[in-house]
Amino acid sequence: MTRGPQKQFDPEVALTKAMEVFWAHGYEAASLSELLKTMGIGKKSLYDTFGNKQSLFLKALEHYAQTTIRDMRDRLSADGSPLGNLTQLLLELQEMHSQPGSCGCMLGTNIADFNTEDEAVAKVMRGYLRQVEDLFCTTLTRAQVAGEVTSTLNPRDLARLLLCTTQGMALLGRVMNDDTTLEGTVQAALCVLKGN
Amino acid sequence: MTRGPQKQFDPEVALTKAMEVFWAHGYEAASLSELLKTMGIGKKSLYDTFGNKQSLFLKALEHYAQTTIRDMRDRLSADGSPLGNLTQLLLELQEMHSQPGSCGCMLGTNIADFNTEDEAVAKVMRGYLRQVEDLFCTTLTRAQVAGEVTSTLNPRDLARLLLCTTQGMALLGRVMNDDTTLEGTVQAALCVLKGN
DNA sequence: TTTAACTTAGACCGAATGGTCAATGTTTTG
DNA sequence: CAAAACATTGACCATTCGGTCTAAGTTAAA
Repeated sequence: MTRGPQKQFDPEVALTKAMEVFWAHGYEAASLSELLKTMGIGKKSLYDTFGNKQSLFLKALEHYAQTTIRDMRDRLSADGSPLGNLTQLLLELQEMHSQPGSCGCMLGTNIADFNTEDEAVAKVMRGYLRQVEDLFCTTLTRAQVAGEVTSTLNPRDLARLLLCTTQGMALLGRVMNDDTTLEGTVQAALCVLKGN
Repeated sequence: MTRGPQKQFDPEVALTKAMEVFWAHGYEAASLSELLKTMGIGKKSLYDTFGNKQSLFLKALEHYAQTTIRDMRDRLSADGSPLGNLTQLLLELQEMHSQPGSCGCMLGTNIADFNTEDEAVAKVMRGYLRQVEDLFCTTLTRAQVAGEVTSTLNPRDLARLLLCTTQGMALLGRVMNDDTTLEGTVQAALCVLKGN
């Protein structure tokens, strides 16, 4: 067993709290002081446990992406109609991002916040986005096989359209607090998939 | 005539420069020092001419929105096929945002950057987004009248889908430097409009 | 030419930033 | 018990932030 006193906080809980701060404010605007206050730990503990601010952010982002993508995968691969699952997911995203005070997708928000030239961070984000795209693609393919989605459309391209659309929804939800914008978007997207 | 020496800089030029900085880095990350350096003026001149940082940002955003929206309106209302105009616009957006180093849409980037709770700024952004949505809507309606776009789809909802999609493209273009993502998105969107 | 209105450069400000470190305390091993 | 390994606190650091203001210079009207 390791010597010395045990940590007085749960690193996972603290990381989740950090995630919430980065999610709400973005990397730059998330100040150390607010992170510390929300995480409920001291500065030294943060640096010892998570490294510097950027390293903390990347860990928080990883936590977010893994959680979110796993949840999406679970929903989309659930029993029953693939299109039904996809529809339900889109409707839930719509409702979530329409809520006043919603702060969008942590990934998207920070894509805008981070310096475009920071290749290391960009690469990580790209990876997560690709995972979502792949998720959409496999689901769409299954839906086409089941005859629920028009087969005239390329599933890969359609998945990319969905990726852009969902990221756009998350972004616009930050300022569009009337429900109609996102509602219309999802309705149109669903019509498209069903091919009418 | 006013007394005293003339300004040694052109406020419009300086504002354009400021716009570029806010566009590339977002509000928070655009530091006063970089703004001054890029605008080529002194600190006092900036504050006397444009007020504080937020006021400068709002002026720069207005400049961006007016320029961009006027350009879009010109393209979309040009002679010839509405769908053709729309297609060309989407293709140009795709190419623009696919370019390495592209920093997306100044509006979208700063939607992510600004505090969600700042209602004053949110309201301004909402106004610009609505203008774009309306632009898409009227164009789609004209395209439907001309029989170029399926009339089974609600033009208002479709416009909202396009708004989300284009914002998503601008956002993803910041990190997705392979062309395929945006290319697929546009291809799918065009298929959708043509109804096949 | 005097004077009032103007611009400019840059010193200066307090506050906050991300980050470090020494001092102290705590727990387990030898 | 002694000592090594750990955690925690908060003082401290240089830097940068947005913003103000003084001093000097410039121009046009009176």
